[in-house]
Amino acid sequence: MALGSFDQRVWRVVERIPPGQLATYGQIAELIGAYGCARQVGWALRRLSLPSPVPWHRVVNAQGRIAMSLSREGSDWIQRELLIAEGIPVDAAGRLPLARYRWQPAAPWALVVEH
DNA sequence: AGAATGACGCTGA
DNA sequence: TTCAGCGCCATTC
Repeated sequence: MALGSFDQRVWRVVERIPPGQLATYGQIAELIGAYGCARQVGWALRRLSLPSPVPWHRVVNAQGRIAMSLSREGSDWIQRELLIAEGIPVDAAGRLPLARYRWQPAAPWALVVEH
């Protein structure tokens, strides 16, 4: 489809997150005009085949923690490693200083427009 | 079709 | 601060 599937819209926005910065699932949902669909953003990222060019690891939950889940088969720990590699301190429980590395797109409205 | 299931988020205890 | 409960909604059973 012309506007792209939900998954593609999610990935497209996530690709805009600069290295070393963080966004939340709910934030991504809002940016693609799907307020309240944070869970679906999680589903979209889960469908990525790893490794992926999409910086999915820069998306965490609103509580500033990496979403740990058995169903992720270790990708949650990989996420922790990738973030640490980008200079973001993540403790053993997956908690990180979200407020300090929060991504704030200068022109959010431009993200949903096709180039 | 109906129920269960989350890579979520917010509120109140 | 941590935790349970609830609303949310596409996907999966």
